[in-house]
Amino acid sequence: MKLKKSFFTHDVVTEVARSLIGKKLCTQVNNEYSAGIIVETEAYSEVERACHAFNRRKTKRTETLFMEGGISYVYLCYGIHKLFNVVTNKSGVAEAVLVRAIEPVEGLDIMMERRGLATKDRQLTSGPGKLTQALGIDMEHDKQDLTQDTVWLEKGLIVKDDTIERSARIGVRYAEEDALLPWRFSIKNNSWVSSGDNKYNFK
DNA sequence: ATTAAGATGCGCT
DNA sequence: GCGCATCTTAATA
Repeated sequence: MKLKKSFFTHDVVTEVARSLIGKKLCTQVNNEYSAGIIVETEAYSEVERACHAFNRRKTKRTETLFMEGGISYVYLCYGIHKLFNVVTNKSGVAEAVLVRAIEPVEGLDIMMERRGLATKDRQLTSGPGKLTQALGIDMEHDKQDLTQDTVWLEKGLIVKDDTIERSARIGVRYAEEDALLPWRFSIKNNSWVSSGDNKYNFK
């Protein structure tokens, strides 16, 4: 059962990031279905420096973030990787949740094919650039309505608070003091969570 | 017009 | 653990 619009328009982005843990992210691309359980997310908001739309900065790229919650924000990172975000809050407020890792549950074969891998280990989806490749998410999926049937979210599993870990976000050292915000959510001891390589976090 | 840097991943050591 | 690929975006001139 797909998540409704009201799930996404909630006005506290960290709460949506928490709620997305355990939800199922599904795609139907080129007639191939694949899906995974979200195990790691990060919240981003116009009020802090790690966000592309910090200080309400409006550009061609960030216009997606200012739209009403319930659509995707896909952008190219380091010229190579496509990162998938869920836009939240009402129109005019730039906030989103980055999906950093999933645990594959359906369409494992097509995921392996898209990733060019011969194994079903954590290499498949344990990182923000990996899961988009595995699910077939591309730039053309920017601004997509997540309540429709190309990229969408489903109910998934209940994940208790005491099994969720909060930590600083990955790769945002340029954000100065905002790099310290505990806006990263992940399932404790889940092997599909990204490596947690914090080398660029505090410096 | 030019340029610096980035919400990463991979391969090599 | 380290270096690099790769290219768009946005700031500066």
